[in-house]
Amino acid sequence: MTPDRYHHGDLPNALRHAAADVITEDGLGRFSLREVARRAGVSHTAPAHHFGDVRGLLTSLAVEGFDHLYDASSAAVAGESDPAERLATMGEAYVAIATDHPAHCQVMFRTDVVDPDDPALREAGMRAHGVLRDTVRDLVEAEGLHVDIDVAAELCWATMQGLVVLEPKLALVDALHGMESPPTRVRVRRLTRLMLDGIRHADDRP
Amino acid sequence: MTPDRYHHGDLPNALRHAAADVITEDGLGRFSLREVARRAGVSHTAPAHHFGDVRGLLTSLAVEGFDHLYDASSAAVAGESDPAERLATMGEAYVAIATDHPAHCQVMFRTDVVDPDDPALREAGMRAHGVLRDTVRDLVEAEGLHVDIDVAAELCWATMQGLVVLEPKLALVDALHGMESPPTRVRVRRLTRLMLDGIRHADDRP
DNA sequence: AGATCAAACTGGACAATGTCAACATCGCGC
DNA sequence: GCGCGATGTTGACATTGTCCAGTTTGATCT
Repeated sequence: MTPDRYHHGDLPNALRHAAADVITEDGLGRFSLREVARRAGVSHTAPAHHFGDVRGLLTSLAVEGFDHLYDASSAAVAGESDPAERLATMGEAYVAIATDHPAHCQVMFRTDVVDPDDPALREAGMRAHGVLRDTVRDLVEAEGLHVDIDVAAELCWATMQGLVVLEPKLALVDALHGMESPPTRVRVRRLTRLMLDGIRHADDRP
Repeated sequence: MTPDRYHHGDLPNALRHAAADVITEDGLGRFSLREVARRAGVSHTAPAHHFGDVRGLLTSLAVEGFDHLYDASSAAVAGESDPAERLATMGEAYVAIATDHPAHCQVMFRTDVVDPDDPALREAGMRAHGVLRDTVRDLVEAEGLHVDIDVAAELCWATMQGLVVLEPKLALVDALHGMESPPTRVRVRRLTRLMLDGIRHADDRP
């Protein structure tokens, strides 16, 4: 890519990309702004001109992550017509995002390394959440259920997010129980099924 | 507590305590080993003699967190006889732990700042998980359900963990929708109800 | 076209951090 | 008593994030 010019051309993107690589390889704990700059081939102060400080860069990365999530969710929904199946595919997409873009996902839900008041971040998050909410609403209306849409969406989101966070622990538990861990896709399917059963039977309680 | 002696007496605990304070106040992103040592009133290299490096200290904190979780879960279970109610109370305890000991919880599930192979950490984690698994098993047996116990436990754990992680985002979503956020306890109850419905109706599928 | 000027980037400085090595002090067992 | 390991300290070093003053670049205006 157009080597050693003084002006990089698209440094912000290059920096985000490098940052994601660093986080993926070394973890957020060992994250270093200078290392990012080094990988992008610029001086150690160049990032400041685009993102202010390290928090700015990570916030920008989080925004990109929510955009990815929005795109993946939308695509998943578009590919299915049955509302329940839509929800399941969205769940798979959610977890796929987490494994395909681990760095973004680590940042997206870490309020301490990000500026939670950033307007772009808020907006990107809301857009992504909107897809989930709409899908849940479609399901509830199509099947005539009597659940609060927001509560049901909360369940879906929390479960998938929990699955993402707990994956390593779950694998460990399986290992120590002498069982081999199923692929993540299977976990998603199993949990989605249970969740759906819960959402569907929420109205007929004792 | 017994001021300025050369030997502190119980420095490991003091360091863990200070570390938890630092994380709670400044977040894991701004965590500093030297600041911890400063608060404990010892030199900046004292922690190394007990924990090796910063990762060792945080790992120790994670172990303590899982012990707290085990204690709280056990207490919650002991106070209830109905299996379903046990599960609900455990959920509340789980989230309460997260709000009462935020620093511990941040560390417990961050594989990058902790040594995941630490035997003490593994064992503490398994002990805590055992309480959940037992409770779910009791429920399944008492009500004669046909769910895989591990899958059901996975759902419970993932949902509660997701709730903990997403709390800030959920509050934000509520705010931007013009609704006021319910207390966390209410969230826990709502989700537990839905989960329970799912677990109970898992067998009768189309 | 040539001058101008803000945006993009560099390099050096500074305080703060994690870890290492060498040294000091306590207290327990012989 | 007295040694010796566990516990703490001081000093050093490379690395980090951010500030500041300068350089280079390319677009805009006349």
